[in-house]
Amino acid sequence: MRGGGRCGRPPRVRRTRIRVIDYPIKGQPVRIHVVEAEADLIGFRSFILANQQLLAHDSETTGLDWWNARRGFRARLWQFGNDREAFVVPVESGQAFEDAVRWALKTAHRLIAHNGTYDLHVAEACLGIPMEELAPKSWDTKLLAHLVDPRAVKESGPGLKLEELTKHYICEVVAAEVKGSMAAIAKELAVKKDEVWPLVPIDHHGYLLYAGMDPILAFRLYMILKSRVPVRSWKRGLVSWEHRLAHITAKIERTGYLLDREYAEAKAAELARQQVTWEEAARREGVDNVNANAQIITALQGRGVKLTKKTKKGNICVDDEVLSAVGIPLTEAIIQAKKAKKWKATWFDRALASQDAEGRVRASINSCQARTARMTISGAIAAQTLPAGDSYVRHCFLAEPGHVTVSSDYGNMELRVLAAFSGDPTMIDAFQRGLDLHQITADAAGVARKAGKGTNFTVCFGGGWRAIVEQYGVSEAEAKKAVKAFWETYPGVKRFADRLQREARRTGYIYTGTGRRIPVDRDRIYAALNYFIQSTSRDITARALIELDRHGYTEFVRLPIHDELVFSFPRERATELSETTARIMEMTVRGLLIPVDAEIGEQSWGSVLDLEASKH
DNA sequence: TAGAGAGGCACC
DNA sequence: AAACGGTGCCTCTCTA
Repeated sequence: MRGGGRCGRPPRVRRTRIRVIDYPIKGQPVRIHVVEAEADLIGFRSFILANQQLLAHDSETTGLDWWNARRGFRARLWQFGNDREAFVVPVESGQAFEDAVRWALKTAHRLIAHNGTYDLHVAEACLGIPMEELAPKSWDTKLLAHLVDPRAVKESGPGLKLEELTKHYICEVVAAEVKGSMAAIAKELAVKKDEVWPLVPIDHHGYLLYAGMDPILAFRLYMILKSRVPVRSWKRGLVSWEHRLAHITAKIERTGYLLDREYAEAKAAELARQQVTWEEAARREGVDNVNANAQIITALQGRGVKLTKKTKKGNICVDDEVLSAVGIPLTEAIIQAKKAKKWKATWFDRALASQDAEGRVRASINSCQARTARMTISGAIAAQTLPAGDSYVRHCFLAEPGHVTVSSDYGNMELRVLAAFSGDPTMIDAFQRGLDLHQITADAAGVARKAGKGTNFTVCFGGGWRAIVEQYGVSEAEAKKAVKAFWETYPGVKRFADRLQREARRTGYIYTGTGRRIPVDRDRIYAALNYFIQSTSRDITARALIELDRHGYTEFVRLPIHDELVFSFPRERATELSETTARIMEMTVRGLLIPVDAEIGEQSWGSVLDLEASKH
């Protein structure tokens, strides 16, 4: 017993020095200060004050489900740093640490974080700091990285994750070691990597190193990336625009979407029954596992079925098309069993598993993800891939009691963007007079409307006659005629596509109207036109979100899905609000309107489709 | 046992 | 001259 502390007070541990972890980046040492006792906060506060102009930060949490703050989710560490020094604060260890972090976040004039919207969710859920307070002063290195180069690692780009960017822009060794440190801890604790976050001891060296390096790396990335963001992106205001958008989609995430649990459970059970029935049928026909292609191939070849279609890698293909064509009880059983299993797992089980205490589920909205900056929506609601044809899945999602779902989508967005930016008079005229563009293309080629429609879309995708044959089931001759006619009928589009390809070939990039630079691969120059169309369309939807936010309508937005926004409006104001918001969403591009049509449904998202279907 | 690759399928 | 663009998720299989 030291200090004679037997007088009702805990023994005083006198610390003269804060714990530090030194680590080299390319031979240059950086220092991580580990706050363990309240006395260590003195040094922390001095550091924050000395660096308040610009501070990088990050949080370590028990998981990724920030919406479950009342169900066990919590922040464990919060880290702040500059390019060579960081402080790690154990927020889970007591009020004093939490208060210090709250003060630091409020005191900083500028905050840098990688994928910072996540930390804003955590700051709000765990520290009670409204997202709106921190968002305006936050820089996100993920957004900057996207503006510099949006390509994923598998596309030979730098990637967008902190570890990938560290490897590409800072140091390969550091990236590997920092990433490896958490994997090593998982191994040490004998748990899966995803399970390590709530379990790792708060004073674990590897954990503290991992945590402390994050703000240092984010700070360095910020310094590197901001000078590499294209001048045009700065000039057009794209950088701050993307940050505003990210905060709006974070607000949409925060709102979440009400899940009809009863319905979802009923459908999951229904699909489970179907799955069992069809799997049994497949088993009777000799296939134990309907997802094992090797088994399917053996079974079919054993029955003398010739399988000729090949996969991309040259293996035997047994996809839906092949199985349907075979058309025997076995293939029918496989198709149905696979479908029931996949639908149950992907849509219903996933949504049910992530419902929170208020009955809501949250999509994870990545506001700026694809090469073209298209958003991606993943997690509990894979909104972009919900079956479009029927309302089976969409009935899961409900407007609030007393509200109705409204779906507002842009009409012919991509083709109108093409018409407007190419300036092609025939195409613009067709849209302005409400003519049938698909029929115009078809008539010019002397082919069926289906071939004309297929050609219009496929050309936007950078495709040729083969793709039209594949996807629209028209003859080779018709497809070839239609493609030829397309370029002759819309010479403005031809000039526009050629100009983009020249730019791409010369510089490796194209620029869009918002000042975004998109890399185009040398061996896929033809993709330039599609990149322009897709990215510009994305920016029009993004602009709509920003304008709606400016007018105070974000609280009604449930999801953005490419060319569509889903709203929940109070029933008695639905007509008025859907009209107002549709007019805000609409945009006139170079004299051509991109129109918006609002469909008012009942309470569920699915009801919008049902009402629409009953009209026709 | 995790991760990666591949196949397949849901969409705009 | 022609060239199908962009995603996420589930499952199986092989490898380290």
